[in-house]
Amino acid sequence: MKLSTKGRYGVKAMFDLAQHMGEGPISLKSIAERQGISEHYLEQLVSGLRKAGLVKSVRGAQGGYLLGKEPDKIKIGDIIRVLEGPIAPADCVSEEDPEICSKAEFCVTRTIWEKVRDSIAEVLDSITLETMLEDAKKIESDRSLYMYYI
Amino acid sequence: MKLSTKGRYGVKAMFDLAQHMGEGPISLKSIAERQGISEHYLEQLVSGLRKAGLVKSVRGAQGGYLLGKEPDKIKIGDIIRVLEGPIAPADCVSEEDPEICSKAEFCVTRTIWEKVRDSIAEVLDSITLETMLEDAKKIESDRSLYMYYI
DNA sequence: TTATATCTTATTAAAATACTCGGGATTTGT
DNA sequence: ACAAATCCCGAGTATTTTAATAAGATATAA
Repeated sequence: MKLSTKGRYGVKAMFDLAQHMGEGPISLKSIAERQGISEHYLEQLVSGLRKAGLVKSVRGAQGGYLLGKEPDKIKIGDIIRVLEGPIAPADCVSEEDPEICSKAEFCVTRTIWEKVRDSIAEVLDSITLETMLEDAKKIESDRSLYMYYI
Repeated sequence: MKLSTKGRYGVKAMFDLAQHMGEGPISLKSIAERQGISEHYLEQLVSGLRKAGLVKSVRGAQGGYLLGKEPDKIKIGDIIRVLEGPIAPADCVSEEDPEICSKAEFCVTRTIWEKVRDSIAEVLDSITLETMLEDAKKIESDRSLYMYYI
């Protein structure tokens, strides 16, 4: 029940791009540095995100990446699905072509994994990069308020 | 975001025990056969469940396993935690001694993994073996009703 | 005492994970 | 034209995890 670094790094990188919107293309190098991720490894992840249209690339010097859509159109679930595959606590309840099991009709454990799957999907699809930007703003203002009182 | 066979087999085995309550000790061999699991492998899993008090063992011939508590006292979350460890989509939000990260205070992605963790825990802790037995009964009666109409 | 079980530890094959490396293609600034 | 920056792509690899398998010790009912 753990996300791999793919999903976690991917969300971090996408959020980084969201935070630097309007500054032109952002290089992987700068993202990797800020987020503490291997640049080469990040390259592989971003390649998938680009093919899925979640980011756009600009090649050449001063090139980099931009969000492929508005932040409120990019759900965390979209990012996770690209990088980790369909949400599926068990293969028999995968969001995409679940593995058919002959006992599926009367399998009680299966209904549990369905509930887990749906609850994960609901959380991940309820949060967008926009939501995260708002959260970050709130945390920032809470912090400065706190500093003020010291 | 996938459960390993440990968690899945474990839940199946525990449910099997629940379904055979009152029949005395149930051997691993019979559980393994019914559920299509390697007996030796199941042995390892059940060993953990026993240490956690979720099952009781009876050694010797005609021995086997019994539920360690009433089915309504055994949550699926308990089984999963024993076999797969604390629920933790990321190490920094593990239910048990989360890995401290210096950026935790203002980390926005962290709050996402917290929400995912809580939503998974909520589902798994809302289902008990008793719930599953009721579900199974319902599925069975639905099936026979359906058969009746053919 | 024998057959049936649980218990325990060690080993292992295969897969997944998390990188690393090397080189090619494209664009910008000099 | 050229160098530097950057994306792009495929292959290789070390480590860890998964899912068993194996072998033998211990306990008990019949």
